[in-house]
Amino acid sequence: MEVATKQFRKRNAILTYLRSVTNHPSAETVFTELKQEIPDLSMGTVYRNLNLFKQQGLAVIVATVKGVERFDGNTDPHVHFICTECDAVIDLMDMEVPESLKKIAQNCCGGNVTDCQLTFTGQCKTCNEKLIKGESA
Amino acid sequence: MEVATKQFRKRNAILTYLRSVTNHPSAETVFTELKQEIPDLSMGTVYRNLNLFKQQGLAVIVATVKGVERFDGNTDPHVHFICTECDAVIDLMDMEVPESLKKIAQNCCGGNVTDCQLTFTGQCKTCNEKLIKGESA
DNA sequence: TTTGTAAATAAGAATTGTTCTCATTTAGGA
DNA sequence: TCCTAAATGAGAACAATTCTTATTTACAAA
Repeated sequence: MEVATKQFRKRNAILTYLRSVTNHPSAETVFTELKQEIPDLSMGTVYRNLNLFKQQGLAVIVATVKGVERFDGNTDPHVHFICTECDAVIDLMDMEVPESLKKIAQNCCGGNVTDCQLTFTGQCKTCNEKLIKGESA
Repeated sequence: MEVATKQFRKRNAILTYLRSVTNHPSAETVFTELKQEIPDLSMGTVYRNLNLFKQQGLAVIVATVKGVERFDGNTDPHVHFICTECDAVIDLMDMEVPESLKKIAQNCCGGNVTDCQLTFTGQCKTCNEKLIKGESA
């Protein structure tokens, strides 16, 4: 079984890490975090495996924030919120794009709609409070 | 008035171009197209002004397709479709993200939601037909 | 007219996120 | 022990974007 072999130790570590977090890390973040437990990890391996996971449907790019791709090991389609201040990418659970919209999209486009992504932008709770405090000061 | 002065000729040309097309061009595309009528245009000017428009709310980045930012001079929020084959970014008119969803997002996130973006992905009409033809051949 | 100043620009260097290359390591089978 | 294929580290290569600097431009004041 793949999981047990030493051969895939790094690959598995990357996938496990990706699945253990909900902050939609960049490749850089994945690297920095895992580097602590796997000192001889290289960026090449992180990118190589993230792209592999993408191909295999084990991971998706949920957003590109200020030029940096952000990955998610949760491939169930779900809605995201991106904070323009701190660049946090946050899951908005219990929200779905209505099937009716998807059907309209299919009709509009005339081709083949396979995916959809709904993303809200603004300031997260923490950043919003900081901004308000800054204004009133 | 800004529009009439020679000083802003290039800036205006970029904004006018952006508003005249619906294909959500990259900076590169804007440059290549305008270069024909403005031979001494430089990429720096295109990027500089596109970023300025962004700040001023005259343009938005609607997507990052294969690492390339795509701009839109139509800042009314609207829905897009991205073709994974030809990288076309197409407007889906007459579709809107329901207010109810926006309200839920606002509640979920607890911060300040300012924008939202709904994007469908798949194969456009043309590419889909090519693919079907290719399969059956 | 001349001069001064601030904004806009061209050209290309610098930066940065990502991909590619290649030599090395590893696992596992013959 | 030898062989092969996959995984990897290191760093080069690449491409999109930003930055720097010297130049040009418009325009107002002297």
